[in-house]
Amino acid sequence: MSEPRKLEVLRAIVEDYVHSREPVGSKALVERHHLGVSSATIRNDMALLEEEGLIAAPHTSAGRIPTDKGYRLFVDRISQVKPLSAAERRAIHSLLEGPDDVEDILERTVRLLSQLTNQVAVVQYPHLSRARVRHIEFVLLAPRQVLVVLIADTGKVEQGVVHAGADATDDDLMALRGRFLGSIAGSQLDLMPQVLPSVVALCPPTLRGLAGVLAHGLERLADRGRDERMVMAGTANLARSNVDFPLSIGPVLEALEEQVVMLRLLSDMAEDPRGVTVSIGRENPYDGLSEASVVATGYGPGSSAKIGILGPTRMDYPNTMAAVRAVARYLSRILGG
Amino acid sequence: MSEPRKLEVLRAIVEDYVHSREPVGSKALVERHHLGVSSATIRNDMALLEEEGLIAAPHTSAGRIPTDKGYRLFVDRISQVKPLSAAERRAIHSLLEGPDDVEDILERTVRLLSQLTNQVAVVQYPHLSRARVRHIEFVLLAPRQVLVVLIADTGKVEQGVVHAGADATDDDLMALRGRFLGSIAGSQLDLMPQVLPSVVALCPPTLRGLAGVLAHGLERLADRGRDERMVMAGTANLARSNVDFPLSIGPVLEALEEQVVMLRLLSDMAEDPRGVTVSIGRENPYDGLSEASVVATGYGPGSSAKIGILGPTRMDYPNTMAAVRAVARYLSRILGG
DNA sequence: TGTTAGCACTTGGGCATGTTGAGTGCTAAC
DNA sequence: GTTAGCACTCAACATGCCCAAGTGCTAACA
Repeated sequence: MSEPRKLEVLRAIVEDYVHSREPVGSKALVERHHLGVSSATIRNDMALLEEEGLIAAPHTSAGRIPTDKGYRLFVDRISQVKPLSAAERRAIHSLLEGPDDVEDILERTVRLLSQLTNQVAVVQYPHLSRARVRHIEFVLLAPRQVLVVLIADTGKVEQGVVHAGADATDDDLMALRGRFLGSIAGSQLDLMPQVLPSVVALCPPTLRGLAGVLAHGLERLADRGRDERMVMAGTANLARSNVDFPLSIGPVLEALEEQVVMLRLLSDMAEDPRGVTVSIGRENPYDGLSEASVVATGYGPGSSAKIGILGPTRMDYPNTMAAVRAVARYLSRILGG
Repeated sequence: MSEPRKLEVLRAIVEDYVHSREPVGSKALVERHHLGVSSATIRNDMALLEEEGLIAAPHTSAGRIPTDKGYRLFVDRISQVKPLSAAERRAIHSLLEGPDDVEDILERTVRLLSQLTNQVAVVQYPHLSRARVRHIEFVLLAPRQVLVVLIADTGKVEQGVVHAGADATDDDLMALRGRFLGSIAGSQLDLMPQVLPSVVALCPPTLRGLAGVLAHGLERLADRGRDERMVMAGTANLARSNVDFPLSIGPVLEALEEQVVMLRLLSDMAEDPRGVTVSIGRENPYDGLSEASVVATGYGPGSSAKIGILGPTRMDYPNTMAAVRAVARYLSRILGG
């Protein structure tokens, strides 16, 4: 019994199953792959693999399909990330040309990734913590309602409405804008909680109430940039790849819609030394994704923000991982990683 | 042969079919509804209805299901918009409380509507054409890259990046900001194309190139507010309601993802005097939606922006129409319609 | 010890057949 | 115009059968 061959068999099973969507048997295996042994030997190997929980048989006399654990081993030890085809490489280059604002870039990126992988692609907005304050603006919408706008030097714009306790005037806002801007312009977003209180403290008593409200609004905006938003594309791919298992797509759509869930999921994925991290089936912390896998990686400054795809456990891991990695690298280059 | 009864039969068929998802036969019909006649009579009526193309039989000996035309007649002449239940009314009130910025409100609205109807809800951003310029900001991201921010008095913030032909400085931008703001502050967004060129013309020659670029960027932003964006929620409902027809959900997801398609669809829906407009099955201009219906209505200033839902042709039109109408009205009230 | 051939056994899927029941259309009577 | 009755149709379900694919095991083999 040779260990390398056993792994080779697992590899063959995974590849065939991913390709055909049908349980694969010992005979078909020796035909399609030129392992130099007979089907009986393969059967012995398969029995071993099953004992180890790497593959399973849906019923007595059917072929085997990989288990989550089997995919895991496949991803960790067997597969090697395939290089992208020239056409794919070209697609990445051409589609991400013409730099524009961050939103545009991310939107195009996520579309591209979903097309490359035929899966649902997801990208998290880059963190802003290291960004610096470029500009702020207070706009009076109603006597007690103020729009707070925060512009970072990365070009990101955050906005939100705060409610003043008492009527505010344009002059008040103008004055406060000057005070705030003088103190925080150029400082990092994640330092706001330290800096802002002192600004408020220095305000004349008549303005202090309003200043406090505005400071709180600014803090919220600075914090919002952390990881709260994401873009996705390719949900229609779910319907295509899961023609036979329409049941499972409901929960997946729910997970995607609950952005909080997805963001947690992405954030929680440890960084893998090999470049991309994979979470398979029941490894996912969210129940609805027990038949799905996530392939993700970091990008941008410090690889802090994540980009990845979501698809059925039965997916082409090597290609998918390659695509995710390539797109992430390219994205980092554009945004300045 | 009484005409009113025929309509009554159609109504019964539509209601039963929507409820049970199964073709409905003459016998079941007389049992569930107390039409004062026998099943044979109903059969005659049904034959007539079928001749007129209002209902159809999937095969010889099955019950009938409504055709698109049947639904259309049902919606136009038979159904009356049901009043919402007290619970629903309460949900609307409570969930939309706590006014915040427009984005927040729309996001909560669309979630609410999708929960109320169990369908996919879609809302178009309100037009900005009548909004006025509150503020503009130019931020230098790189020597030739400028972030242009446009803040309207409605609290809407639009941003975009433009590329200067030559290196720009902060001072240049500051100066130009002053010039632009002086001329356009307070003027309507849709007047920008008329106003901006004169500002550019008055600039000193050294700045004119940059001014032109910026003016173009501002125009683009002002125009973008028109109808380009939308929010949606409840895609998971598609999977739930269409358990048996998983085939059709693919194209629908595609349509939803192609926001352009949805926006066209919404924009093209004529305003109905009764408050909500319905587009049924093949009436939809987009092929992928041939088994879906759209129920939409306008909201906000001049009812110019649209809000609505998308679902299978087999849906509960009266309730859905009521929900859409109620939510739209409430939204108009909040945003000031 | 690992590999192989052979064989008995299991089982889901396909197919032909039979049965049932819901539903229709038609006709004749009311 | 309505109704009862009846012959007819046909999808859905059930039953039984066979086949092919696939397995596990054993005994022979290198």
